[in-house]
Amino acid sequence: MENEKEYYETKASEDEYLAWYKKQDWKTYDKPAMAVDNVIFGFDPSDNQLKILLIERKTHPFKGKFALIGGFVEPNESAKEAALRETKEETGVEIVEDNQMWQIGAFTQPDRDPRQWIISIAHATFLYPFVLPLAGDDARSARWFTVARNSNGELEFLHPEGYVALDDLAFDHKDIILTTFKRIKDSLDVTPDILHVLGDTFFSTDALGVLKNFDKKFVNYSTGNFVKTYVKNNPILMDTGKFEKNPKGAGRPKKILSLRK
Amino acid sequence: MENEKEYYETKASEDEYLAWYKKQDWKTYDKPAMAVDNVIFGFDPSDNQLKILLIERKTHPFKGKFALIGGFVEPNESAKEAALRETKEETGVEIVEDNQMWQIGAFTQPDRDPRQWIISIAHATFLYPFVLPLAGDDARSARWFTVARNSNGELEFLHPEGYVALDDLAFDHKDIILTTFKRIKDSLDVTPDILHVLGDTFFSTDALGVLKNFDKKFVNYSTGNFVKTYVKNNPILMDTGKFEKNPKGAGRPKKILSLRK
DNA sequence: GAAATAGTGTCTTTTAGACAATATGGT
DNA sequence: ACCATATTGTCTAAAAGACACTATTTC
Repeated sequence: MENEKEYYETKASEDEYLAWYKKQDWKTYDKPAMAVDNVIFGFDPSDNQLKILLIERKTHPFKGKFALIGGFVEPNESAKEAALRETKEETGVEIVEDNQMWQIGAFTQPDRDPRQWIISIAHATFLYPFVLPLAGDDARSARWFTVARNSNGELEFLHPEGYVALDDLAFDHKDIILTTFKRIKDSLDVTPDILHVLGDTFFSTDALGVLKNFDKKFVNYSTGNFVKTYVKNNPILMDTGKFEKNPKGAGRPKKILSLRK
Repeated sequence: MENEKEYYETKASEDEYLAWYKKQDWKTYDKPAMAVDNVIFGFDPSDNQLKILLIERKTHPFKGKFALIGGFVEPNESAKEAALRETKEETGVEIVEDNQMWQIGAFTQPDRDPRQWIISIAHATFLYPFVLPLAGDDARSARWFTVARNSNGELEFLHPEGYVALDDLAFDHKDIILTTFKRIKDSLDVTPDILHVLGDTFFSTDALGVLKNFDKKFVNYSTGNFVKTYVKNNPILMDTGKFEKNPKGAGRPKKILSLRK
């Protein structure tokens, strides 16, 4: 039988090998379940704030904690397809541009889910347009939280009735979110795809406001220098040359920027 | 029975819930096998060239093609632990510093392996010290290839007897390698961990030589300006202030740099 | 017309990068 | 002595950032 294996692996054609392979009764190794988790960002035009979508868990495990949008990957589906599907299910929005969703990485600590071996492929989604999440069942209803930082500079997520700290998150979602924020921060000068939450065109001030959530170097920028330095040098940002009067009321008309396709 | 589920999910303690969960006979979904693939970089002091470790496949599938170092993730093991284990098996080197190995991401196209559903968590390893790969079996013997680019700027991997092009790679390893190079390139100004292939301390000229493989902006640097601009601004690079005479023979002594811990 | 907002202009300081000069060791 | 190699120094042009000024809109 060793001869048979060697024959198919080395002498037969690849098609013959594959036909033979699939007939064999291989010892099955333990396998993990594969899930996706999705850090979905949005920009709320009603208060000009960057938001993140979380659900409060009503059941064990991690009852009462907050979690990212997630779900299992189905066979014949890539992780990104699963994340796109879950995003559509939760928000109704179909993500069209490739760079509106990044894969952040695989989170594979064997004990990350207390129930069983489940790995998660984390994604970040820069949602547009901004929509209210679709109503889910009792155990699962998503809400938008404002991205903010406490006095120690730690991330927290605000809601009219309170706030969610990183330690209020289920599973390893603190880890996923921190990794996501670091990844976005580190690529801000190369690919600030987070700005997709603003849509195709947007105001310079809103762009600066979004970026401030990821790197404090933007806190120091005056709006004028922001456009002169960051926008001018950024490979995917563009000044359209157009203006729109401030929809919020007073003020000089704002510059309209866009992302290069 | 629905009442029982609801009871344990919402009213029982988390420990009670988990004990109950593990007794249940859940419908088992299809699960993928989880593998790791590892883009292992090294720096050969005998020719001062950046190298990558590849194996030539002697069996189907992808017989005759070249592949990355890979293997399956075992239960109770994270993907990174599996990648560290495979690296040790293949080279004998135990990677000690956390940032000498990056996770690049999960490659999850369902048909990426023609045999069965196997996802791969790709890693990049910046190996040091440089060692010859350990002898494997017939089907698996790894060799170092010099990282180079052809006249079109496309990556290729050289060996005294020939070269390997990206299209000579098995599975989706072309994809993995391209993603790895892009990731290294994009983070060169923030975390040039690729320089770990040079060890704890190294010459400025070797650093520049390694970086040239990832971004052509380094081709234009004179060695003088390289230290004055790149090294000075880089958050993890340091000028030790020491010098060593050129071990290759002629020339003014070289500056010794190091990576900040 | 005062307050709010944000774009524009100007000036100063810093930085990048080109290039020349210098230091070191080999042949 | 001369060549190869790499650092150091210098100069110039460009860029960053501070800050004052101006334009637009609301109240």
